[in-house]
Amino acid sequence: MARTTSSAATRDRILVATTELFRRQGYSATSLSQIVEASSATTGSIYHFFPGGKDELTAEVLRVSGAGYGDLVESVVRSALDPAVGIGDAFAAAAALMQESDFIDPCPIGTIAREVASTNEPLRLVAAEVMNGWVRRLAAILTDANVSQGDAERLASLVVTTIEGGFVMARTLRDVAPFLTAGEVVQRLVADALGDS
Amino acid sequence: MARTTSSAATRDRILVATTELFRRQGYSATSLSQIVEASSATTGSIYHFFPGGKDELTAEVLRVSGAGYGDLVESVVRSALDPAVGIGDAFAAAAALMQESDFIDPCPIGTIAREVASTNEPLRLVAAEVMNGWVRRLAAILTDANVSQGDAERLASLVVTTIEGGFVMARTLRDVAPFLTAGEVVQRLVADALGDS
DNA sequence: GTTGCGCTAGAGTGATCGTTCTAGTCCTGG
DNA sequence: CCAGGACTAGAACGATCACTCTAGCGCAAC
Repeated sequence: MARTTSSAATRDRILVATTELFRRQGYSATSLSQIVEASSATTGSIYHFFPGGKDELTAEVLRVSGAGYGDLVESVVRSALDPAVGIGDAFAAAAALMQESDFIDPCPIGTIAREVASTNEPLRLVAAEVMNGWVRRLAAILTDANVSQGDAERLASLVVTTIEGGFVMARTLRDVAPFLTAGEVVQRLVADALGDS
Repeated sequence: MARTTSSAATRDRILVATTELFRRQGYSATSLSQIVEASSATTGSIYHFFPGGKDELTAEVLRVSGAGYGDLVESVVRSALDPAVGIGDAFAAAAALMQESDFIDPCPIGTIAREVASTNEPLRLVAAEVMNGWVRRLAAILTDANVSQGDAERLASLVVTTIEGGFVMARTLRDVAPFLTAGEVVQRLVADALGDS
């Protein structure tokens, strides 16, 4: 293997820059020339690492940043006293992140998913796999806390739905209040489910 | 005034076609040439009715379809026995609509809002006004049912957040279950608020 | 019946899109 | 020390982008 170190760094710069651009302006509005500029890479490098072009790069961005955001949420939730408090913490952390970043989208999956869901089936499937992964991981945390399988799945799905809806609202209104309100409600619902067990 | 009838019809065809295209593929991926073709209009007509070009047309689409979707939801909610049931009905109706349309976005505001929120302030403001309008209308229904002003605003905001998040999930997963689950939860929360009054 | 205007028609503008391609450079294994 | 592959560099391609512009159509007022 030749030059693995520097090549991996370039590939990484491309992914990071693309993720950042997607968070600000989504999939269609982001051009390869912007990615080239922001990542200090070249067109050749992009097509070397992602021979499938923009779509392959986008798929990888979805997978990597989806997993990363999942890790972040899971670690916040698991480090709390119980899952209900943890999920509340996750909402609060996301809200803080949004305000600090001047309401840049904390994660690009929802935006891109809605952009491509009806026009690009391979990318839709990647986005769906990412979201299903989030639901699965959250549901596992809840079943670990003795919530029944069915309740855990429904609650986990509700959490993801609420986070995504919260991103739309907060970003559009430039206000985290709706996001925090939704987080408090979800936290209470999870607490109720824990109490029933 | 000359030819008011036919001109209004053309303007309307442009708006309808653009709304439809935005629902499927969002703002950036929709080109004026697609709009020309889908509306059987010409470039000249588009710039005659919307001198500000794509952005002015987009703003009008957001306002018109936002108001239209608001009307639809309000009429469903108001025709139910009580607001809680009505909101549940609205979720069910939206879910049915989504399945019938092969998961085309029922309304383009959320997608476009997230696309442009960080890059096009005038359009972001239009989207924000539309969403605030929805919240206000829903809150008014709840205060009419003797929910306190504060609770009504918080619940209304939660309803909009949940609907938007539900659209993201349902469209991406091609499954209305998460949307319906979220709707049931929201309906129960509203019912609780009504019971407290 | 002609003037005026709302509206349509669509070719043309420069810019930029995603992608391809050829020429390199640089490191590494033998 | 050289052969070869990983990687970079960026010019060039046809297509398409939002938008402009000139020409002309068709109805209404007078």
